[in-house]
Amino acid sequence: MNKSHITIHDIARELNISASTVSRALHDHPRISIATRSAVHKLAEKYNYQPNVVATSLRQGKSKTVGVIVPRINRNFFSNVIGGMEEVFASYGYHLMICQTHEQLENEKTALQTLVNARVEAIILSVSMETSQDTHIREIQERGTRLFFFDRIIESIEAGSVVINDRLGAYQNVKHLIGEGYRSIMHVAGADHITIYRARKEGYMDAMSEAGIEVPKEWIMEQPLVMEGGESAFQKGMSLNSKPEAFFCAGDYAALGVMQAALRAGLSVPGDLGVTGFGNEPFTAFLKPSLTTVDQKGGEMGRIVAEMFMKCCENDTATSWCGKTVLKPELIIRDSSKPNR
Amino acid sequence: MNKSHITIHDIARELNISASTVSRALHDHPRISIATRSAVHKLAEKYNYQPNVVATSLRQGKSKTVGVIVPRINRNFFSNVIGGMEEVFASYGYHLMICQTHEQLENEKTALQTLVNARVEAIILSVSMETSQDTHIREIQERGTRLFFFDRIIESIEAGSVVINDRLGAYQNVKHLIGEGYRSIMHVAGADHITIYRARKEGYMDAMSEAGIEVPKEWIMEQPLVMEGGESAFQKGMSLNSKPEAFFCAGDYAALGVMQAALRAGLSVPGDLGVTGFGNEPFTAFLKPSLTTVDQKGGEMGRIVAEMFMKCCENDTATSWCGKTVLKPELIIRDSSKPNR
DNA sequence: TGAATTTGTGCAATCGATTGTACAAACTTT
DNA sequence: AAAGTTTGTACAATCGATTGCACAAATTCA
Repeated sequence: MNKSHITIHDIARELNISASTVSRALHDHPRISIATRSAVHKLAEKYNYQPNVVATSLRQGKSKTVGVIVPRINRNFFSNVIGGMEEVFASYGYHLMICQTHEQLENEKTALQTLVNARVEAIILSVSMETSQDTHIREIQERGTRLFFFDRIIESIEAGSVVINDRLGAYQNVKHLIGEGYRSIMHVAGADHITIYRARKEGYMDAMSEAGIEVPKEWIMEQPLVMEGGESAFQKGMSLNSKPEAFFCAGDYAALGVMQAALRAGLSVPGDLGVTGFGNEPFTAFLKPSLTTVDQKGGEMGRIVAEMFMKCCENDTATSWCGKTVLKPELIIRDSSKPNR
Repeated sequence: MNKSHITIHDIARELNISASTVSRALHDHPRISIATRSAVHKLAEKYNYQPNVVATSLRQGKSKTVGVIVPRINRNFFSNVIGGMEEVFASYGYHLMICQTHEQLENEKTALQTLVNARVEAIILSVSMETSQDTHIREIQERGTRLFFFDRIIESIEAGSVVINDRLGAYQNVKHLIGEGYRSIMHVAGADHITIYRARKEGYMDAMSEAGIEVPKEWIMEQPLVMEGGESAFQKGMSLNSKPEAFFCAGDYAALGVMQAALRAGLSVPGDLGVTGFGNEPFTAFLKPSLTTVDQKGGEMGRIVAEMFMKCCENDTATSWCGKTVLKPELIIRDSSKPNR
C-alpha cells in the first residue's frame, strides 16, 4: 500500500536473483542453496520484509479471515463471545471481521454479502430478532461459504453451531423458584420464532408441569426483552386474577424492569415477589436485591466456535457440518429468588 | 475461494468478449456500447456476480479495511466505541479488523504487525496499560501506516485522535463532591503514564486547589482500577490520620470496590462516605446507592474517529495529521455523592 | 473521397506471492 | 567417458480486477 512496503521483487533485484527464488528461500525450500537462503533471510530481516497478505490471499484463495455477524457488538454477551473468538483465532493467525445487524434483517443480508465479498473463510452468525426465514442464509451457504451459528441459531439450516442448553437453564431457574416456595410463576418471554426464547419457554413449562402447576396462557407474556418490556409485563401480571408470586424473565433487562416496577409499586423483592432473569449481565450481581439468573458462557462459546472452525476447516475437506456443541448453562443463585414470604 | 464465485472472466467467456470489456461495462465506462453494457449487467445479475474484493485490494492497493486495537473487546466502553465505528465504517463500505491486547505490550506489538501485514488502510488504537514507550508504534507510523488514537493516546506521537476531556470530567466530578460538602476527598488513581489517568488526577487537583483544600500525597492512591484496587484503597484511606470523607475513583470498578468495602465496614454511602467513579459503566445506574460517575461517550467517540479517518484519508492526500477532537465529558450525578452527613 | 474523429473493444501489464516446469551446471555412477 | 542424478535457479502462469495503449470500424468533416 506504500512505498515503504518492500516486496520479494525488491529483495530479488538487490540480490540479482529472481522473485521466485526469493519466495522459495523465504520458505526454506530445500532446493535453494543455503548461501542464497541466508542472503535472502538477512535482507528480509534488514528491510523488515512482511509478506503482503492480500496477495497471498488472492493466490491461495484463503483470506485467513473469518466474518462475524452479531446483533450488537456492545451487548455484554456478544462482546464476550467476540472476545473469546478473537483469542483463539489470533493464536492461529486468523483475523476477525465484524458486522452488526442492530437486530434488523436488512442489515443481516447486507452483512452476509459484505463478508462473502471479502472472501472470508467462514461466517459465524447469531441471527437478528427479525430473522424468521432462512433463505438469505441458505443461499450464502449453497454458494459455498462455510457457516457457523452460535446462540441464536436457525434449526432448519445444517451448520456447525454452539449454544447453551437454554431449555435446561430455564428449567433449573424455574425449578429453583418452585423449590423456594413460589408457585404462580409468570414468564416474560422473548419472540417465539427465536430458538433460544422458545427453548426458555419450554424449560419453564417443563419445570411447571413437573411440579404439577397449571399454566394459564396469560402467564406467558411475550415482550421485548428490555426494561420497559419487564415493566409492562409486571403491570399485566398484577392485573390478572391469580396474582403472580414470581417472574421468570427470558432476559436480564426485562427482569430488571419487573423488579423496578415492583419496588415502585411498594412490593418487596423477594419478600412479595420473586424475580429471576437470564443472561448474567454484569449489573445483575450489583442490583439490590442481586438477581438470580443464568450464565450464558459467552467467552467459552466464542472460543468453542473458533476451535470448531479450526478443526473442521483448516484442512480443505470442506465438510461444513461440524456438529452442534451444547454447553451446560450455569444457574447463578442470588437474592432475588430467596424463599417466598 | 470457491467454484461458486464467478469472475469477470466467466462472464467474458459466456458473452465472447474480453475480461477488460466486462470490467469496464460493470463500471459503466462510456466507451462501452450500451448493448454490451446491458448484456454484461444482465449476466452479472443472473449469476449474482460479486467482485473479488481481495483482487481489487491487491490491484488498487486499498483494502477498504481498518484495523482496531483495544485492550479488551468485552469491556463496555470499548465495545461501545467499536459499535460506533462499525456503524460509520459500514456505511462507507469499510470493514473492521479487530484485535485485543489484554493490556499487554507484547500483544500490542503483535497486533500492530498483524494489521500492517493485512494491509489495513489505518490502525485505530487505544493503547494497553503496559504501553509506556512509543517506539513500536512510531515505527509502524514511519513505515507509512496511518494511525489514529482514541481515549488512551500517546502524546508524543502525532496522529489523529479523539478523547474526552478527562481533566475536565474529573474536575467537574470532584467539584461536585466539594459542592455537596465533602472536603477530605481521596483519589484512587490509575497508572500515571497513561494520559487519561494523569489527566483525571490533574482534574482532581484542579478542583481541590480551587477549593483551597491541601492534598497530602497519601490521598492519591495509584491502584489497578478493579474492585480489589478500590477495596485496598479504602483500607489504606481508613488507616490515615485524616479520615476520608469521599473517594473519587478514576474507574467505576474501583469505585464499586470502595463502596462495597465501605458498606462491609458498616459505613453508609453517601451518609458517611461519598463515592464517585469514572466511566459510566452500565451497572453504575443500578447500584444501591447508584453511583455518580462521568460518561465517556464511547459510541460517539467511535463514530468520530471513523468519520475522521474518512475525511482525512479517503482521498489520497496521505496527511496523517487529522487533528485532535476533544469531547465534553458528561457528569452523571446519582446518589452516591449526595450531601455529606 | 480522403482525412480526421469518434466509438467500441482487445491486448498486455500490473498488483505481490506462489508454484509447475524447464534447464543448465555440477556431481555420481557404471 | 557416457549416462544418469542431483542441485540451484529462472521463466512464466496464476489468482481476479483494473487500466494505458493500440487499433479497427464507424462516423463526421472538409
